[in-house]
Amino acid sequence: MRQSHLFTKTRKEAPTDEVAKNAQLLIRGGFIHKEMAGVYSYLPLGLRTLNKIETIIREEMDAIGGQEIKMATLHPSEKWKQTGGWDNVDVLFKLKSRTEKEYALGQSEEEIVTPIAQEYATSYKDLPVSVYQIGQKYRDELRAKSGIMRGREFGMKDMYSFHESQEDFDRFFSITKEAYLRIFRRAGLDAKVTEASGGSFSEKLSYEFMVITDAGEDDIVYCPSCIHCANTEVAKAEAGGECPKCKKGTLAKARAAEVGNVFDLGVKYPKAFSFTYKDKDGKEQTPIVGCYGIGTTRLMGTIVEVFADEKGIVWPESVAPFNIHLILISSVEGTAKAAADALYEKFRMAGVEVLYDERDLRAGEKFADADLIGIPLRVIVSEKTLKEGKLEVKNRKTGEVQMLTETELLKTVSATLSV
RNA sequence: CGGGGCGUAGUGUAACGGUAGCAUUCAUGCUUUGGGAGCAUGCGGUCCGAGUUCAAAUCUCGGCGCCCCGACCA
Repeated sequence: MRQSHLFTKTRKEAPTDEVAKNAQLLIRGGFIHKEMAGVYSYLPLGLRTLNKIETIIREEMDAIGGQEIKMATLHPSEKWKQTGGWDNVDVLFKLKSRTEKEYALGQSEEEIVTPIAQEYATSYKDLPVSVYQIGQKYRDELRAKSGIMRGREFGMKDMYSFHESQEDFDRFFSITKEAYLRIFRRAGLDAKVTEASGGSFSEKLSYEFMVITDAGEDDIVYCPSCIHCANTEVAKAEAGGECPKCKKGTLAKARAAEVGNVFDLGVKYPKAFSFTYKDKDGKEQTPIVGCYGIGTTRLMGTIVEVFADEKGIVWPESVAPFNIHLILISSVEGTAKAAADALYEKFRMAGVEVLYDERDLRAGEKFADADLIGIPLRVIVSEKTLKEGKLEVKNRKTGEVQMLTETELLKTVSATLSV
């Protein structure tokens, strides 16, 4: 992508109505646009990053047998009334049509997925089964806050699984937990797992996945030596004590963001919809249901919060909108431009995602933009580098600068990409 | 939803009740070219509605919107 064609531009200052670091940087970098409190549009750079996050999630969900679907987000009120959610879920957006018919906007999809599963999972032979989707969710938050960390419309991956027995559910539950940890690791984050209550709708087991950041909304007690942590709302052990899991670390306290959660929903939803399947003996049985969520846009905000420095965003390679930011430092003679154009084509041929800054701007402005946008590797082509016969390659995260030949650079890049 | 703060150009900021100014962005031209350049010219604004007043960005009331703390948070 040539930067002169990029739909967005950067800006020096963030709007004063944004205090959250993630929203300030993402708006300044042109990743997102604020529509209203708690609602953001995703622009080319932001969407590229969000897509990468979704791809990681999709790969890991597929790997454990999840099947992707896309459910309606406009829901008939009847289904919510059938589970009691219409009156009890206070974040549910409710709306009315011209003909006074009532609808809900999806804030979670148990009410939709359960009747669908009921149609197809009619026999024990159809179980276990798990389906997931990635899409928009709507919650009527009394107060949206923290930029894209807690919005009224946001992106979420939600998966639902159906099982014959508690044992089978437990097996899948722990497989999913491991997949979740892989997802967060691949996204560059060090996530911890907490055991927490099931919330308002389930007394059964649940886990929350926490990433330490001041931008979070939860307080946790965690162990530096393992992934154990506990929400202070329910923590039995206190900070300063020994870790009850690994017995090695001394528990510490921190602010954290909940980037994912998994719940044992039991039989609540199948019961509400009279969903049964036939077991081996032809008897009707009620399946056990689990649900598994990851806030995709919140994850993106968390990554910004965790890695950003005073100059701007620092994306981990795996979720960066581009692999390389190629920067041409313009010159009077113009030979650098030809070299940079050629390099840009070479990268494209090699399948490397490049943002090519060929704009006719001064070096300082281009560098500042590059720092703000946060692409992992910066490659500079100028008369100066051409004279040396090398390219200047700067690492956004470490600031380290290397002078490489074109061949060396392509090798470095393909090595990074294959990870 | 309770409490607090704030609404002036795309963005950031000034203006005692009396000519809405500055910076930046944007447009045009010239000069510049390795860390957000310089000069010149130009476009662009008081959230909405009432009220007080000779006169309202400024004071009063109402509405709407935004932010923060709390509560809430599948």
